[in-house]
Amino acid sequence: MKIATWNVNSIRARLSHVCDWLQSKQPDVLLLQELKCQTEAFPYEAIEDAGYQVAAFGQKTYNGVAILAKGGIEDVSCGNLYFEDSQARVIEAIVDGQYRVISVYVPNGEAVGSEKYTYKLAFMEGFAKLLEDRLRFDEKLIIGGDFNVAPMDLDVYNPQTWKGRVLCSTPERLALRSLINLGLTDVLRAKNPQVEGLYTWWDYRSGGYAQNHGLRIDHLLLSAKAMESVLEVGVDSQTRGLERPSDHAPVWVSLG
DNA sequence: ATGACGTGAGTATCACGA
Repeated sequence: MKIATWNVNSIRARLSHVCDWLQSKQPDVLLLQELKCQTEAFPYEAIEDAGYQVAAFGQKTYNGVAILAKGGIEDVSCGNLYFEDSQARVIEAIVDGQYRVISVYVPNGEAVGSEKYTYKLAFMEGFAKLLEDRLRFDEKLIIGGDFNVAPMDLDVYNPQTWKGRVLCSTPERLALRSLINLGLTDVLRAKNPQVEGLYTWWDYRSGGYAQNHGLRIDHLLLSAKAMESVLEVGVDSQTRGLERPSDHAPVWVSLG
C-alpha cells in the first residue's frame, strides 16, 4: 500500500506530470492539493483512464483538494465540521475499506501578524479538533498535505533568513506540534532523523531547486496503527526538475 | 529594499502563492 501527497499547483496545468507520475510510481492513493479549479472542472476522465477513482473538492481559481485511489473510495467528506470555512481545503474518505485518509491544504499565512496568518492559526486549531475526533479509535489514519509549516530549522535551507517568518514562526510550529501530539507521527522525519536538505518545496524564483534552496512543508502524518506497517518513505524530488513543474514534490510512504 | 516565477481570470493586469 503506497500513499502519496502532492501539491500540484493547478491540476489542469499539471495533468500530464500527474498522469506520468501515477503511471511510473503506481501509488495506491494520491492526495492532491491546490487543484485551482472547480469540482466539476476536475479532469476526471484522464485520471480514471490512469486507473484511479477520484473524490475532488474544488473551488474557482484557488485551493482545492482531492483523493485519488486505485481501490474503492467510501464515506467521502468535504470540509471540516469543526471549522467554518468558505475555502476548499479538506477532504477525507475511507480507501480500501481500512485506511482513513485526509488531504489538507493549510493556508499560506502571507506574513506573521496578517489577517491571513490569523486565519491560518485558526484553521490549524479547527483541523486539530477534526483530528482529535478521528483519532478516537485505534485506526490506520493517514493525513497528507501541504501544511505550509517547516517543523524545525532542520527543515529549512537557510534558517537564519527564515527565522520568525511565516512558515517558520513559533506559533505555526507549535500549532503543527499540537496536531502531531494528538497521536501522529511525521513519518518522513521519523525515518530520517537529522538528515539535512530533505525538502518538498522549492521557490520558482532565483533557481531555488538547482541550489536545493527548499523547505520541508508537505507532510504525511500517520496514526500509531498506520506506523506499525511502514516500509519506506521518500520524496520524489525529481518531479521538481521537469519542464513546467509544480513547485512542490510528492511525498510518499509504503505500508506492508 | 524589492523582485524574481507561475497560475487563473480574462485579454491588461491583478490576486495569490511561500
